[in-house]
Amino acid sequence: MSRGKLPRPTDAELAILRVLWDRGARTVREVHETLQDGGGYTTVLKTMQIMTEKGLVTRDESQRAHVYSARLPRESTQQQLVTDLVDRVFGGSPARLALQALSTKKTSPEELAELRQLLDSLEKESES
Amino acid sequence: MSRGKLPRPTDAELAILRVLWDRGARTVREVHETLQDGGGYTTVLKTMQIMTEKGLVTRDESQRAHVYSARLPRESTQQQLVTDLVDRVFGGSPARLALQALSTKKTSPEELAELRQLLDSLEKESES
DNA sequence: CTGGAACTACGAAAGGCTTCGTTGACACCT
DNA sequence: AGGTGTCAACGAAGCCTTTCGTAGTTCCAG
Repeated sequence: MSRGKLPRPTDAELAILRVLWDRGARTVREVHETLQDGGGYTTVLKTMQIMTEKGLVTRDESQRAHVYSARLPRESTQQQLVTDLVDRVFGGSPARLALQALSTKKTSPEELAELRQLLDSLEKESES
Repeated sequence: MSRGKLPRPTDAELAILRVLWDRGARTVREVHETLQDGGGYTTVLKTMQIMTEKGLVTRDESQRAHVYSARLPRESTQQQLVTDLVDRVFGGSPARLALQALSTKKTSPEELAELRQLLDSLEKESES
């Protein structure tokens, strides 16, 4: 069951994954304390147990307080969710999603530059 | 209940909305026939009734076969979902999402040009 | 008028998510 | 040894989503 594709994380699961990504491996108590709105301790615990079953996280049980880690790096999950959204709502066109995303809020000059760079390399590719 | 923010559509609801956006106002039967994998007729009907309660769609009951329309245009819902994803997984940065989206699949030269144009106008704005 | 087709409405079942109370284990302190 | 605090495990409840069977209505053809 550790093989195969991981399910799309739910909202509560995503909140926990964010903590794990931001701070690295953590115990339930630490995650619970970081999440101000994550519900009670046992709620977080239960969710993390389910996430373990699903393979979304792994845990080290060698200590009394089990230490959990995200199984996939943040980028993989972002990729999964983006692909998902593109397929479900943007007719399979990542560019449409990108356009929609950018036309919303303001973006820093640094990010704009980064995007331009990516755009350049993509255009270069398509020329080849 | 028609006021206030609409809930994020579920996957099944999104499939139905796509039909309504693509083809315009439709009866349950028409939606059901368009969706090859949408389950039985009553499944689609039930879902659309729930969507009506939620305000995701409106219906015209003047005919025997009620005619349903998406309440919000496609773009609004795309916007909602993009904002949602940006907040939940991209730390509030639309540009990060855009980068992730573009680095995945290939994008047509036309779309690249469109993106470049948007980028230009965004940079012009930030200069002002 | 009667039967069947096309509909809507209703309700229930199954599964998933979220929440939490309770229990039991373990460790530490006194 | 007894008490306290920390922890995992379990189970159940409540809610939502998805699915579908059934019942009732309306319309039309014969």
